[in-house]
Amino acid sequence: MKKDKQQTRERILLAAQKEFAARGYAGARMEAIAGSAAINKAMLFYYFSSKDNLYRTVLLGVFSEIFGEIGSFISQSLTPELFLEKFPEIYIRFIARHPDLLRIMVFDLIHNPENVTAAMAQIIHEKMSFKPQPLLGLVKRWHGQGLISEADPLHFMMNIVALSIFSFIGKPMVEAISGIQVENDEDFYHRRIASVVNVLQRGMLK
Amino acid sequence: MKKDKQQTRERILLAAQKEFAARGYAGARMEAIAGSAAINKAMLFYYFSSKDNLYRTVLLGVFSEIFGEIGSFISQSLTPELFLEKFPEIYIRFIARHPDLLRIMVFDLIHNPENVTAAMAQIIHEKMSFKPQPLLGLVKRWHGQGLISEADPLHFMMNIVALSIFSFIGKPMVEAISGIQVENDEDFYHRRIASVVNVLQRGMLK
DNA sequence: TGTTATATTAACTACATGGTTAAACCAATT
DNA sequence: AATTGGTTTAACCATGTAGTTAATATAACA
Repeated sequence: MKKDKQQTRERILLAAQKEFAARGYAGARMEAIAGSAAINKAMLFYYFSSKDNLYRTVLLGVFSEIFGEIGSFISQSLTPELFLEKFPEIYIRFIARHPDLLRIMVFDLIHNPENVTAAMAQIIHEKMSFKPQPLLGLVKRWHGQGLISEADPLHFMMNIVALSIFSFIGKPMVEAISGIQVENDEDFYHRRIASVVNVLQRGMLK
Repeated sequence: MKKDKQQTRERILLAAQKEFAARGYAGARMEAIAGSAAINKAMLFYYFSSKDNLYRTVLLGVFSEIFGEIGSFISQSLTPELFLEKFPEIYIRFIARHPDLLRIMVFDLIHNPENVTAAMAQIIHEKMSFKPQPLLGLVKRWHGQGLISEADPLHFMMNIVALSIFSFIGKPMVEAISGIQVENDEDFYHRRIASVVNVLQRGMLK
């Protein structure tokens, strides 16, 4: 019974995640979420009192997943070479598996940055999974040791994340501009990772 | 009179652009657009028969502006050094001046890529401002001459655009992660451009 | 000045949507 | 068996919203 409840909650959250990712907050329909989770609409409000609250819960889950994955990777001892080689791969492959997460995150990044700030702050505060400060410190040390060319750890990280994330945002754009449809996704991501790692290593390693 | 009509149209389009950028398609309210353009709501439907059509018109304008700027830059004779130095600057400064355009474009890139494809195709077809094929050819030639390391012109362009665009999408994220609020926008963009150009030139020039 | 075509508006409609409610259902406890 | 507590549902409500309409103002022109 308690298991059932937890299960229903999970089913709702998964359905909500899909709906919010596909249509954005305003475009998402509570009835659609209910239908997709195979429950009565009233149940949504029983479990999560409002659309807004449901969304916030989903958002928190998204950040938790993304930063969980990154956090566990960072905790290893790393050289800059290894970092620039593995980070894009992990990030790109993770997003390829969970494109909904990126959609939700980017949507909020653009339309409600304060949401992102709040959710991020909460994650960093509550969960142990990902602490930005040690990472920024590590990058600073690398520069101090003359291993990398970018002095500012923020720009260092931005360059990495930018190239990784854009593999997804930019795909339709690139297809439209070039007129070439990407045939095979696996192939595309493979070549994208190679290009990103190459640019980053040549561009930022000393 | 005819001038008035054109003026009203422009006012509507500007108001619509702001509203769509701020709230996305589903979140945008026709009444809000009317209010912001200081006209009666019915006028929106008089000028642009439906929300959908108004949106498409806005989208077309967005692409036209963005690619107009880029097109006129590309038409000059260019070396890869110059290209990698100037493109990010032009792009980043343009978006800094018109953040609404990026918001609309990215929103659609994520939620309705087919919209983007269609609008892009129309722009490329109708307007002379920007032709992707010559640019892609130019990049290929650069690689043939051994001037750049990235063989695939699509990935070459993706790397540039990714780093430029992310200056905007990523700003709130970076602020949230680092806990540091960007003090001065001009300062931030200046350093961002420097970092992007540095990575691109070191990373992709031979 | 009267006529006509175009612009503009207030009021309205039809419908979708977030949220509520009251009653029913079900499992466990007494 | 009766009671109790949490869970589920169908039906409902209030409001917001894209889109319409019918009437009115305005400029242009004959």
